[in-house]
Amino acid sequence: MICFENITDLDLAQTLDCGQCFRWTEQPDGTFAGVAFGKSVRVQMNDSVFVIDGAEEAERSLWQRYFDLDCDYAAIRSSLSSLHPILKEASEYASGIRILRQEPFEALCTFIISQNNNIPRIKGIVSRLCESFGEKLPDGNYTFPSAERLSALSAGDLAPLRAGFRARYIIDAAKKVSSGEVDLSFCETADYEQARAELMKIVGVGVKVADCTLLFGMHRVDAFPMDVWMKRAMEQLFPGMSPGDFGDYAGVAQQYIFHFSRQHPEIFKSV
DNA sequence: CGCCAGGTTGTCG
DNA sequence: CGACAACATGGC
Repeated sequence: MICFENITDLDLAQTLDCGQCFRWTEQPDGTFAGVAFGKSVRVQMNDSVFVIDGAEEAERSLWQRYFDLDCDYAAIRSSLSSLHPILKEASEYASGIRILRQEPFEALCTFIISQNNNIPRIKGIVSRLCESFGEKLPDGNYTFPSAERLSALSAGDLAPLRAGFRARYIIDAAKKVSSGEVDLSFCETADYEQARAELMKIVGVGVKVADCTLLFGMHRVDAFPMDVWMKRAMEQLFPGMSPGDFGDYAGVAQQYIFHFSRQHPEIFKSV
């Protein structure tokens, strides 16, 4: 068990259920169970103490990084709030969200699956993907399968996942990542347009999936994924503004706005 | 039955 | 370039 004390700006329900990740599930006791880095853990907040059950002290820096605990989100919110009054409102509403540093290949695959899909079904497909092709851990949970493992499969092998037309996209991603044709490490450091183009070599990866992979899998917090919700939000709440107007932390702003919008759908009811 | 879901692709003008 | 249907699947 690992404890982090004096943690602020971390609401697990907001962070783990805001659509940035698909592998965490709330338990009956209010904790969240998930797997990352091949380790199965449970997390909870006790006042300002963040507890990771099932993790070992040697992994402290790993989880610190995963949950982005070194980042001063209050400062980011303060900066974003000055840009627009509605962004200030969204920031305060979603102030417990932190941008996770998920594993790049997992983020890539899960957001390929996300296209033209809804969150509950995305979670189901991802869960079946892990159960079918990941490694079983002692507690019965499964790791996310490696690109190498998936690259040996065909789209037909994924039929039990019920991923539909996305199956062949997953296989294409696995083949290109495992062969090195698509270099995920390069995407972490390359300039933005090059990183995007690298990911878009994969069939089924367009601008939005690439941006989600960069933001949630590589912590490129200047990325600003534009999905249907964000397009509506930009039109109705931030007319005249573009992603570039949100600065170096546009990705954090994006997630605040996304969560705020999803929780207030009545704002977008048609005239 | 039709529409939608954290889109992308191919096609047609 | 811009618009638009098709793509699998499941919930409502």
